[in-house]
Amino acid sequence: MPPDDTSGRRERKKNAVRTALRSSAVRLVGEKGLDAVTIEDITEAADVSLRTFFNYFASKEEALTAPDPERLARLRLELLSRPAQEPALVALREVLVADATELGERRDEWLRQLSVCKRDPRLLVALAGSWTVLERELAAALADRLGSADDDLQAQVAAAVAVGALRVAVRRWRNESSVPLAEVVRAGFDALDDVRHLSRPPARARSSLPAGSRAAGRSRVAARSIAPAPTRTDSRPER
Amino acid sequence: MPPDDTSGRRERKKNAVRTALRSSAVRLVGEKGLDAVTIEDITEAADVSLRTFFNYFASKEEALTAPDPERLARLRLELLSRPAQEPALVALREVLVADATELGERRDEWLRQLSVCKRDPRLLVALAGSWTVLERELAAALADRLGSADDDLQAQVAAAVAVGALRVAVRRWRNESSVPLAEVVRAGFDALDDVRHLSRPPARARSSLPAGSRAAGRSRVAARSIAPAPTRTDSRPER
DNA sequence: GCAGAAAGTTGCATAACATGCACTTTTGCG
DNA sequence: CGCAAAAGTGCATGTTATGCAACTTTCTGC
Repeated sequence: MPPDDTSGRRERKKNAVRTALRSSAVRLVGEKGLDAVTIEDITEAADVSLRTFFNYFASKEEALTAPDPERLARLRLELLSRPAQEPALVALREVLVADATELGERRDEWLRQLSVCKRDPRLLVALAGSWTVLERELAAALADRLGSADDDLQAQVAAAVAVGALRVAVRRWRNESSVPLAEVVRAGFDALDDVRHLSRPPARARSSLPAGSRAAGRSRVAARSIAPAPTRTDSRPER
Repeated sequence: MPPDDTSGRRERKKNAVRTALRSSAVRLVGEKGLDAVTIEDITEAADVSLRTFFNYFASKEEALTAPDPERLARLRLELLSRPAQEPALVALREVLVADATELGERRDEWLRQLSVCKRDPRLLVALAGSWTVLERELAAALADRLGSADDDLQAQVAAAVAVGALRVAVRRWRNESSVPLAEVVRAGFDALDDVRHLSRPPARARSSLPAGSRAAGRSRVAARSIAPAPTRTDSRPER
C-alpha cells in the first residue's frame, strides 16, 4: 500500500504543476480567448512539456473547469464531520457556505475563471461536468454519513438540489460580484426554501404572507437581480 | 425575416440527417466503444460526408448527448400552457412526467444511449452539459410564464431543482429499467418532497410519521434500490 | 415556372488535439 | 547507496475541428 500521499515533495510538486497549468490556462484564455490559445502555449507558460499537460488534464476545457481534488477532499471531510442528526440540506448548506467563504479569498481569480467559462459554449459544457463531479462527491459523502448504500436516492437528490442551488448562486454572483460569494450562496439556499413547496402558489402570490419570520435572515441579493436579462436569441443545443 | 421554418422539405431533411447521425453514433459506439469509432465511421453509416457532421454537431460527444431541439421546443410550449397560478414545481413535474411517458415509447433506444454514456467519462461530461441546456430552457420558460425577468432567481432555482430530480431519476431508471420511466421520474419528485425540508431530521428518523397521506401515491421505486452500490474506488476529477 | 436568393452539402487544406510507447529524471524508502 | 515507483519528456501517429471555396438543393417572389 502506498504511504500517506499527503505532504511529501512529490505531492507538493504535483500540485504545483497542476496549479501552474490551470492558472496559466485561465490567464491566457482570459486574455486571448479559448481558440486563440493552444495547449502548447499553456505548457510553455507553465514551463512543462506539452506531453505533461495530458498527465493532468485530458483537454483544455478540463484544465479550465475541473474542480480542485484537494477542495473535493476537504468538502468530503467537512461534511462527514457534521453532527449525524443534522438534516442533509442543512449540513450541505453550511459546508458549502463555509467553502464559499474560503473561496471568497481568491475572489478575483474565481471571477475571471467564471467569466472565461461564460464566453465559450465548450467551457459551459465542461463546467457542467465539473458540477456533477462535485455533486457525486457530495452524494457519496452523504451516503457515508447516513450509513446507507452508495446509491441512496435521498442522498443523491439532496446533493443534486444543493449543487443546483449553489450553481445558480454562483451564476448570479458572477454578475453581482460586489456581494460576498458566501452571502449569495446562502441566498441561493434561501430561494430553495421558497421553491420547495410543491403545493404552494408561485412566488409573486406570496407577498401577503407574514414576512418577518422566514425572511428575517435573508441577504439582500435574494431580491430580483438588477441586471437586465440578456435577451435569449438562440435556443440551439449547446455549442 | 425567415418564414415559419417548421415543415417544408428543407427542415424535414435536416431533421432526418440529424437523426441519422445521432442514431448511427449511438449504435456504433454502443457496439465498439467511443474510442473505436471515428466520426468518419458515423458519417459513412449515415451516408453523409465527414464535413457535414460538423454542420450538426461540434463533436462526437455532442452527437451522443445533445437534447433534441424539437423536444426542447415541445417542453417549452407544454410548460407555458400550464395554468398560470400553478406552482412552478408542480408544473415542472407534470410536464416532465408527461415527457417521460412519451420517451418511454422509445424505451430501448434511450436505455442504450444512457448505458453508452455511462461508460465513458467524456460522455458523462457531455451529458451533464445537455442537462444544463434543458435546465436553461425550462428556467427561461418559467420566467416567461411568471412574466418575470429572464434571470429570475426563483425560476432558475426551480428549474435546477426539477432537473436535478429528473437527472437522479433517470440515472436510477438506467438500473431499474423494468419500471416505467414516468413512474421513476415521479418518484424522483417525491424524493424531492422528502429532502426539501431544511429543518427536518434525515430520512431514516422519520419512519414514525403518519405514512398514509403523503406516501399514498408513491411508486414502488421510491424505496431504496436493490442493486448493490458499485463501490467507489476513485475520486479523480472526471476522466 | 423561372430567376435569384438563401440554405445546405461537400472536398480540400491545415493546425491543433490526444494517445500509446519508450526513455530519462526525480522522488521515496529501506 | 541502490532499487522501485512515479512523474516528466520526446516521438510518431491517427483523429478532431475549422476556414474556405465550390457546388447542389430548396425557397420565395414575380
